[in-house]
Amino acid sequence: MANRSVIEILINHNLKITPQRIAILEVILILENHPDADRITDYLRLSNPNISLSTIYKTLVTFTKKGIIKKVATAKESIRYDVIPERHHHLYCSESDRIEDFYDEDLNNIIDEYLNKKKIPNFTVEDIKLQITGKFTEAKAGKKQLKSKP
Amino acid sequence: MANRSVIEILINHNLKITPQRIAILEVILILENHPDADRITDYLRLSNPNISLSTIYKTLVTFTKKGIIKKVATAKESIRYDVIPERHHHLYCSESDRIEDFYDEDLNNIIDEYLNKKKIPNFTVEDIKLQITGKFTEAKAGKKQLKSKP
DNA sequence: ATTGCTGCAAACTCTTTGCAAGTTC
DNA sequence: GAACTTGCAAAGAGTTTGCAGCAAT
Repeated sequence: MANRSVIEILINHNLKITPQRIAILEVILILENHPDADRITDYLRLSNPNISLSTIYKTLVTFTKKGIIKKVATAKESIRYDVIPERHHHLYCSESDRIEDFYDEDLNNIIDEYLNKKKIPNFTVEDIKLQITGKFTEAKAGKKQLKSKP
Repeated sequence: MANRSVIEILINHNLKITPQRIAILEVILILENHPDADRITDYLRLSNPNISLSTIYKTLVTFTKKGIIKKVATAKESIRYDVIPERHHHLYCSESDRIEDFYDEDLNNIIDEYLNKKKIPNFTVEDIKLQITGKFTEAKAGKKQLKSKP
């Protein structure tokens, strides 16, 4: 996972290629454990001592707006960032016995983040599936999918 | 869940009873959605306009140290607090077909927190179960069950 | 050449701390 | 009365912004 073409990513998101952006994105890809701005800065400055803190913050904002990275939750520390994954799991409805795919990258990130940080003793995690039980509140018999409101 | 005796909680944790602590703890119990210090302050000042911000922060620190409340994760906002719950769900092992109870209040908090904040469209959540698939790395044939409980 | 990026400094937000005055047991 | 708690003001950490100069297309 570590080295897809960083430049390609930048190009695909219509961002100008600058040494700072390349360096920052590389570091985020290398530091897989959801680094915060501080960790990114430290690592970055090993190879790139003159980069500015505000450039790093601005770049993180830019990457976030472009959808390259995403803020993820953290209990005690500062806001962290991670490369956006492409994954999904399932949503289960008990009333109608219906199962729907449930895409929620934020939730994935939060759970991953958590389980990366706090390992389960004597257990190697291979996959994680969240089963959310509840009731659909939309029209259920028809084909039509109305946006029903809260 | 809203009004167990706040004073009793304070006494049980060897804290002196002050109007500020009572008010703060009541507000945390009322605001179930993991309020942050800011939200606590706003709500608090409706009834208690003169309470100091630093008192609120100090009190939150005190409550956290005493185990009355706990910091929970948040994606974009500041640190939030919640009353510590007593709940669990299940851990599933696919290799041995073994299922174990999996206690993890932090994880509960994180998922609750998330789903409280971002509702699922047209769906009312009733229960949430996390199924973690993987392999046990402990001795596998034995009867022994390690408790991964705090 | 144009548009966008970097970096400095300063501002802002959230949280923590020192200390004097006040409160609880 | 002793010990703890409150609240002010000020400091700290993390993040954001304005702007002038610079770099990428």
